[in-house]
Amino acid sequence: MRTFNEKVWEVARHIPYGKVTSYGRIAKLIGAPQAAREVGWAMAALGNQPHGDAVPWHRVVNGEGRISISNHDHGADEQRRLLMAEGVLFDGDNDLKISGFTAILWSPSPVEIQHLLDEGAE
DNA sequence: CCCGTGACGGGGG
DNA sequence: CCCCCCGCCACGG
Repeated sequence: MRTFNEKVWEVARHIPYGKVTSYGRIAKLIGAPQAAREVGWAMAALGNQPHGDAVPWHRVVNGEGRISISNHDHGADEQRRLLMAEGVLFDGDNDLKISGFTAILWSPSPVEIQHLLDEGAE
């Protein structure tokens, strides 16, 4: 629990099934409110991580509740598929905007986050 | 060292 | 709904 990326992954690892959050919200949770873009970079770097599959990257979307990953390699479709499998609904069949986004937002208590970052639970 | 590039976000038009 | 601009910051050329 030290580097920026490790903090991002540790927090993201705890997003509950069926819930979602945004890059910006994670940035704020780890005390780097201006680093939303870097959170996205951290998610992209998961592929090269040993236990990267333990992090539910698909539950992280942009602040408007819209999938913002590029779809040139069907990444967006994959994220949409994974979310729908958890009961997350979208505005339309071919839409990347989650319907009822604010209602399924993950809102961890500050205490919980503090604990995660301090203890570095694994 | 400068510069382009984003899985971002907020503000305006 | 769309588009643009700007601040942000790590990475790669």
